[in-house]
Amino acid sequence: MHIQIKIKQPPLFNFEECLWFLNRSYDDCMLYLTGSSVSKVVSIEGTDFILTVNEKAGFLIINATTAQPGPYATERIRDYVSAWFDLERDLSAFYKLLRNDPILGYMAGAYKGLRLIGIAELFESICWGIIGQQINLTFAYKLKRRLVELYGETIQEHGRIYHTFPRPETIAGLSVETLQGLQFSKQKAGYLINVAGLFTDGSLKKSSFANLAPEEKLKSLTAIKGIGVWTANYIAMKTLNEIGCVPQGDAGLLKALELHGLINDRKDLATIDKIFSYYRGWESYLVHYLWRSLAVKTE
DNA sequence: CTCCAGGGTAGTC
DNA sequence: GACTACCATGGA
Repeated sequence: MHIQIKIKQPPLFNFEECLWFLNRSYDDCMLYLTGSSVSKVVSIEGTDFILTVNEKAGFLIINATTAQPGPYATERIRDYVSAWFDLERDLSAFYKLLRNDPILGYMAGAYKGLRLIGIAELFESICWGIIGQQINLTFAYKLKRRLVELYGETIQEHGRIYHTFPRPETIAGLSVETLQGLQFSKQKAGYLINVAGLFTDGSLKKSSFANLAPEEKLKSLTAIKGIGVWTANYIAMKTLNEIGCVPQGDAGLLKALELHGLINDRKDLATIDKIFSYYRGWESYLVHYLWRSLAVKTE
């Protein structure tokens, strides 16, 4: 069964910039990227869809295949892609602030149309946040690949093998020693298994966050063992649709601020606060653009 | 060998 | 609340 959906691209959206961010130079086992498209498996209401997104004449073109589309498949896929690329947000206020920034203003041109790329699934997002703590991203993607290839499901289409992220039930049933064998640290292994258990017994789910205030979302997240301030903010901006987040202490963020000459000392919290206060309400976007600035285009 | 990487917890004062 | 020790492991 095949579905094609067209979405009109909003202002201040550039698909190529978004694709490039997804690619950077990292090896994400959940995505297939070509120069002009991205493909992945998405689970919607329990059914797996293979989505391929590309663009044509100002529209995003989504091609989806599945065995059994439900009655609202088209709408759900549209919602998914819309959330993935943050399509519904009007970025004009952020760009106004950005253009007036004497140091970072160039980003409004250089990265024009880059959107905050989301992670739809809360379980996947939390696991990725935990995996990424305190290790370099190259290694983090390796760990993720091992976990996904061993414990996720695989779907084949046109000779490609697609992976789904492991289900909480699967991770909950693993032992710390098993994950240590994949080179997860003892602590991370424990965090992941514990979080998987929270999803499995129903005490943690994305829908519980829907009506919470931003501070309440962060509070609920940091109450979970293994999730500190950094991880909670990362999850809030990538998965819970919050754009006022600052993953404090983030190594990449601090590096970007140093490279732009905005701070000289990584412990200079006052200066960092001052920078972010100018972007109040758009902190997540500033962070995203600063992360983007760390990746250099080689072509 | 050293320092760093998209940190977190637990203990102390 | 701020500071400290400790954890843990690949990459440059």
